[in-house]
Amino acid sequence: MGWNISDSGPIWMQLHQQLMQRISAGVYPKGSKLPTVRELAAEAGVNPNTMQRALAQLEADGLVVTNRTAGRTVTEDGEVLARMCRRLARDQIQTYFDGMKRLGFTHQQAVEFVQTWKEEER
Amino acid sequence: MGWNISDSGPIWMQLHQQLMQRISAGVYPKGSKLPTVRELAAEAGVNPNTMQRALAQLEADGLVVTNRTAGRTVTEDGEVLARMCRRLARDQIQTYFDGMKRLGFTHQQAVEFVQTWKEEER
DNA sequence: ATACTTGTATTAAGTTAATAATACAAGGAG
DNA sequence: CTCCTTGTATTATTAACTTAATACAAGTAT
Repeated sequence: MGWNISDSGPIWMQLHQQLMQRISAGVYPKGSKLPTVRELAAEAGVNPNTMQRALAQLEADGLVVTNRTAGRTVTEDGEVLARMCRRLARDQIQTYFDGMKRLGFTHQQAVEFVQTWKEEER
Repeated sequence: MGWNISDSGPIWMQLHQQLMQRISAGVYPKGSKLPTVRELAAEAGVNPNTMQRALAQLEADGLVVTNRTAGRTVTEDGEVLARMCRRLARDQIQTYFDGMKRLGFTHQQAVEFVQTWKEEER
């Protein structure tokens, strides 16, 4: 899964979000070393400053730790990781229900749509 | 349901999206008259120019028709309305599944989360 | 010790979006 | 006809974000 940058909002926030998703999905496992700022920036096609900002936020969240010259690693704190993971999932679900409600659908209808959804249907 | 403006992306796009949601939800029914640009702008707390841009897009979509001096009305074309409504719902569902997949969940898990979700759980 | 890697900070410039303040166009109401 | 409402267009200014180009700080390896 590559980087997905759109013009919807500050790029550093999108990067921050996608970094969390990668950690949640196990792309960067607990305790593992992250690529360097410059590598990540090149990979995502953004300025190092922008990636840095995203990483600084990740650190503020307590999700990664910075070892001055040895790069960054994902936290060893499983509880913090689990909490983030739950929060992201909860946000997805809540966003879905809110969105459907805005379109005039009931909670029940929203559930049914998901149940009957065929993958790869476009 | 009030206006929900965030710093995530161009405001006029957010307004455009939310206007579609309102039409879908029946806040502005088929053939009904919309508030004036200036009213909508005041209501949403944005500049009239910004609201105008959102409405111009709505018209380009064929969802509203403009009567030069008599304001704007929602289209009478039920087919166009239904198509938009379906598209918005499809986008919601697709976005949900994509998001959960990014977090490392399977399709099946995503379905189960929705089924067991309790409303008002925060 | 010296060079290299890595994170961090700074400053300037360029781009885009939003706002503000008007002005114009066109139809309806009195 | 004249005024009012409504949509539309223009121009300038402001603010935010991103990029660019460096420079610095602090460990590690040779």
